[in-house]
Amino acid sequence: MTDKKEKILQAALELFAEEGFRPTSTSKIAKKACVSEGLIFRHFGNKDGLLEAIIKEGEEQAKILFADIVLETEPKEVIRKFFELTSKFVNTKDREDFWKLQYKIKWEMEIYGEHKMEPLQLALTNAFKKLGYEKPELEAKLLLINMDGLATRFYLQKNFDVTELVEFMHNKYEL
Amino acid sequence: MTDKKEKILQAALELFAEEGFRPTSTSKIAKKACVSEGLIFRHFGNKDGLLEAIIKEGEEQAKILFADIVLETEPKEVIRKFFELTSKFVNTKDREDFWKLQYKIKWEMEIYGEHKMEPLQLALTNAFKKLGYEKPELEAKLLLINMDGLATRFYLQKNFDVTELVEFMHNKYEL
DNA sequence: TATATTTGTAAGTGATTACTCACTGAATTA
DNA sequence: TAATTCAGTGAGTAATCACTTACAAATATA
Repeated sequence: MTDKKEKILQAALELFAEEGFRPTSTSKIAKKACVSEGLIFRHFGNKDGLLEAIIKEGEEQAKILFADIVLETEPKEVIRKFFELTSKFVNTKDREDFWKLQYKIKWEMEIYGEHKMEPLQLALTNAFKKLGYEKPELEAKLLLINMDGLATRFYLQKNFDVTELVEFMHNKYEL
Repeated sequence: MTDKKEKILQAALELFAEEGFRPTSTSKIAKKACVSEGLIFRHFGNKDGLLEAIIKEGEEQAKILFADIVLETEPKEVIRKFFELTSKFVNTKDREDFWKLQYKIKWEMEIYGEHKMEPLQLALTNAFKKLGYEKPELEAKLLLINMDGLATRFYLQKNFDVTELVEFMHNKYEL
């Protein structure tokens, strides 16, 4: 991975997250990355290839984030860690851009990519089962849906307080 | 409102909801509506004007949908009607397109338009207060966030069963 | 009926789009 | 050292973008 290739990825991530995929032109990316426009196509073939590369890179990060939850065996800890993750959308500008991009892409391309969330959902289902909940699978689904809702607000509504609501949600489960 | 003007609005609504605002070209809209491209600009000034007109028209519909909930005084009925509304996203192709467009636009333009939901949130807060909930405002916020999450799934995930989850959520409130 | 306004069109406009191509200069390999 | 690959550029390409303009037909008004 050369220096300029990395700069392209970084610039594209930021621009895609800000303005969306299709509205971001390759010339703008090149300008931001301080490279010639042609280099983008040399490295990634076409604009779609660039997007793919970004998503692939970010998925590695996601797997690492999820691993901590999925490998946890104590059910209450699984749920606690899930809420911890939810409020960690925010952590670094880089990660924030990536997750924002994920949702932007979802709405722009209309694909949900549910398989990515499957291990997380299974871990939650299992945790709720262990805790004796009546409908553990639906409980897990509901939590993931909550996360989608929180993300919607966090990224789109100014001055939205995530922590307040995550805490409130967390307290609803007597742990 | 002439016949052709209405056809433009209808075609634009469908295309914007399908492909998003910026990616939908005015020429494509004209083709779908079977009018000349120039007519779009005659009636709506520019592309933004067309979007505004669509949103304005849809907001009238939304107000009517919300009114039934906001005017309800029985707290349990308020919550029941809210869940009823949530599962009614789906009703007609027209309405579905409009709500889908709302979310698409939100993500594309990055504005949440929270004021539109304010009367709904107030009605829910009031209902939870009457029912003796400890934190009625947060309860109301959570419900609205749930709705955002449900919408995300409903519009983006194939074969997603809304009713199942709405029912499950509804049952969590002992009404 | 004569005039003015509205509704509509076809053929443009310059700017921007994703992408290509011919070409360097540097590094790697034989 | 000679040949080949790799990273990078800058000036192109046709197509498409939102939008304009000049003009005709229909409609409303006097």
